[in-house]
Amino acid sequence: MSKTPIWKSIALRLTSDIAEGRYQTGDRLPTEAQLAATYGVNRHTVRRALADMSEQGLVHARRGAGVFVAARPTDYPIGKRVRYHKNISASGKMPGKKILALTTRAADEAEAEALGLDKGDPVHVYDGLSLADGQPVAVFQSVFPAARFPNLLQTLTETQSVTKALQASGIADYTRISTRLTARGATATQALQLQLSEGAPVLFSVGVNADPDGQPVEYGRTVFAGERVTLTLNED
Amino acid sequence: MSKTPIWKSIALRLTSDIAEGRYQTGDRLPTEAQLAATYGVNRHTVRRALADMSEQGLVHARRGAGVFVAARPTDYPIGKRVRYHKNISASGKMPGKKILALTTRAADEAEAEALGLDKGDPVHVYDGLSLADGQPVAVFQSVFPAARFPNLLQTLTETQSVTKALQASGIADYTRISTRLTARGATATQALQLQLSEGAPVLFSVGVNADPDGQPVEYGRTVFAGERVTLTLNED
DNA sequence: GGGTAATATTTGTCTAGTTGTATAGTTCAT
DNA sequence: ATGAACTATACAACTAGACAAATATTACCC
Repeated sequence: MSKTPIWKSIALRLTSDIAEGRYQTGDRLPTEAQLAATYGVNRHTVRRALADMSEQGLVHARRGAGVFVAARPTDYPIGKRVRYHKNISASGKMPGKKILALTTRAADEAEAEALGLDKGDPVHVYDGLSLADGQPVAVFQSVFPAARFPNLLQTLTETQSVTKALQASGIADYTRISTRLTARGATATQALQLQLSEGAPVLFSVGVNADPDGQPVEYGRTVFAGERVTLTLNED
Repeated sequence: MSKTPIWKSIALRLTSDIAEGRYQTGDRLPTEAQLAATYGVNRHTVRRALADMSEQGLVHARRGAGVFVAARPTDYPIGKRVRYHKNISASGKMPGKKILALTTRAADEAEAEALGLDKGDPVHVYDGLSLADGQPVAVFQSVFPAARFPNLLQTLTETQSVTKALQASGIADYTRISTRLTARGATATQALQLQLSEGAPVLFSVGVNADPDGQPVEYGRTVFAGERVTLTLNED
């Protein structure tokens, strides 16, 4: 009679629950064990249903935490790739941003050379996450010379904007003087932060921004989720 | 798919932070709570990473005080350098090149739009492989409007150079008018051509070149081996 | 200024719960 | 026979929260 497997009917049921708003985006679903009990099936059967929904981007599971309704249910393939064109010049102006950490530490060799410092000089570090429509698209780390911008971390906390924080420190404008790009596989932590699987292709960018006098003010490293971002380079 | 435990990935990251001097001997690391926040994990996961590093004698924790750098890692593998840095504008002018195929066929939709043609119009297609030191670095496909360059394939065969072939067709110079970049996983054929494993991260580039009048003359797609190439965007 | 108590931080430990993965076995349709 | 669907069990990896113990910071009194 029932040609459809149990797991599929469970997936359909949960999908309609989400569609009808019984579970809202960001909500945690009942645990796999609870779902298994309510539907009277084994936990693995529930897991297969959830795996199916996860592939469609409807839910997102975090080990130890639970299964959550995904932020964007837009998996429908039409126009999926075209929508996420982010200009590299706007990579500092993406819709949403989340501060992960603001610290001060010693500069490594690459940072020192890029910023015109000595290795070991103190630098401010801004670790953050770039979001678009609630989905993480990039993790970045911006490094600034601490000696030149003593109050940067405080203004960064207040303004949440690198541009404004630098303005408050007397930098009216700054421009990109160099960028290097390559493709890599996501590390486990990057994969977690970007909600990808380990080894998924990511775009790795290293760049330096300088003030109008050509003095470097920011050394930035960014990891873009390859499947969600396309960088466009324009000539103007 | 995440084969590496998260705590190990965090331990690796912190170890490299120490190895590269970002945290020096005697420095205090960020608190466990801060590290947990930056990596988006639970404090216990950070603790496991730190426990691993502590066993190796890299760090030393003092209850109530913090975690301090004890020593520098002795056997930390120095990050392998990517060998080829190429400017994006020169990506079509790389040293070694190998012609894989020269064909004429009908334009698909994307090609037609980029070149200002109608879908189905004839185009010349140059499939090639870029080499450096005998190693494949990129596979590319250049598409030219056949109506405008009737003899292009022949001159391409003779000169092996896109620039010279276009010059022979009356294009003294051409410039890049748009480029889009993203990271992807290598397909089976790309992996074979670039001597990578399937799914290895590759840098995918789509660009259009135009003559001085702004008329598009070439629509190019390039797939760079992520582990062998770094693209450089320079203002100088 | 200096010492001391109160408060806040920070690491250490414990318990409990949840998802990820592996192995093995049963049922059933084709 | 074979494979798909499902059950059963066990353990690893990670989260969550709470509290204790050691340390650092601050406030206050003399």
